[in-house]
Amino acid sequence: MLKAAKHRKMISVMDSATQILDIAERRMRQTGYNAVSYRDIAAEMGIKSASLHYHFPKKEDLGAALTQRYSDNFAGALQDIASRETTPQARIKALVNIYSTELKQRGLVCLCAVLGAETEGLPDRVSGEIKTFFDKNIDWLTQQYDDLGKEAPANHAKTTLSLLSGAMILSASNNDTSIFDAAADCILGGLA
Amino acid sequence: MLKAAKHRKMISVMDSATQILDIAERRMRQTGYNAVSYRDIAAEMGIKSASLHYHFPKKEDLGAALTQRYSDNFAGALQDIASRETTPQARIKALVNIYSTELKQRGLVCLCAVLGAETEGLPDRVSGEIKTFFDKNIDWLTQQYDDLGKEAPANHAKTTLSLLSGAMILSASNNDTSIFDAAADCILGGLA
DNA sequence: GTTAATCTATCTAGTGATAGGTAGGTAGCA
DNA sequence: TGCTACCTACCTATCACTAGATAGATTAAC
Repeated sequence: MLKAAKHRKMISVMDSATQILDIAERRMRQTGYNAVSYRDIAAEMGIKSASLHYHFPKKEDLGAALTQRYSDNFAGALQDIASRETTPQARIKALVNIYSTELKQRGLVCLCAVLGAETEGLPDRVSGEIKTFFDKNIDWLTQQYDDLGKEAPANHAKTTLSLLSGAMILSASNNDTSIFDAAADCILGGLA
Repeated sequence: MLKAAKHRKMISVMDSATQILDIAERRMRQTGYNAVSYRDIAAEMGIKSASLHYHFPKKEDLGAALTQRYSDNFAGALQDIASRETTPQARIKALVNIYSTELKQRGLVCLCAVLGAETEGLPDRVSGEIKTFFDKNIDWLTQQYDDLGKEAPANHAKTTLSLLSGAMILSASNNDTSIFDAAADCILGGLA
């Protein structure tokens, strides 16, 4: 095999671990942590469930890797927004847009909003990652509301993240995106 | 046994079905539907798991009865509020107070907010009840915001319910009631 | 350059634990 | 006698998880 072909394979064929995480993420965002099994994931990949344990020995490892990846990706997105958009209004709008796109184009709720609802039934490593996710988001939003000159920017941040999370859950559950739209309008209207 | 004693027993000793529902409700509000098992509930009651099937033949029956009872109780509470409080402001405040008390005194999130997050993994009868719950709450809130003279009262209602649901989940997950307080302040501040 | 050793990613085949659920029996009460 | 609310004892399916084997790719030794 040529070097170019080898290289192409290395970047074009999706890594198994990544594929596992992708499938697990989609399923957990639909049904929560406990409803997702190694067998289901393996069946979707066309391999045996035992093989999943090679990549993620315990389900807890999969859950922790998943929430960590999600949280890291999101932190990256927040950084991108901050460097791309110059005003706090535009930045908050961009954040709302991320959630909106995920919900409307993929029918998916934020992973941490879903898992946050069942926190007390999750392994500590997983619930810890979820906490961190929320904290990072609140910090970022607090900075934006502070830049906007709002009083009590942290409270605005907590409210905005709560509203987005709740609206995603209700929209998905009631299969009615007008719920999310109303929430988004409320957040964006408050910036005017 | 005297008639009075019999009567006392009938009203003082808790009905098993009710006790099952109480335990299941508390556990599901902490960990979601799939993390709760018949064995756990039975162990807490001090009976055998097989006996639970006498009261609720299938888990789906338990889930449906639970969400139905929760939804009915809530509808009753909304009616009580409407008859007790005379202004829409006071009514909305009373609703917020129900959630606040549950969260702070019992550490519990709204059952339907939790189950709503895992909707796609639930039996249809259960997810249907959750939808109904959200619809009833949005209708009630829409009426209040309409009475307040707000434009687009339905949007206000959707936003308020989303915010309350999300704030409960984030507060419980982060073990930080200041998140719920910020949300409550936002809702109550909007009534001024 | 061939061979040997090692690594990767999967397999088969199984474990014990637990899930929801069933059949049939029984004590106490109306 | 029949009903209620439990019991014992069990079932089957599925859960997360493990051990050990193997084919194929990669790396190191000669």
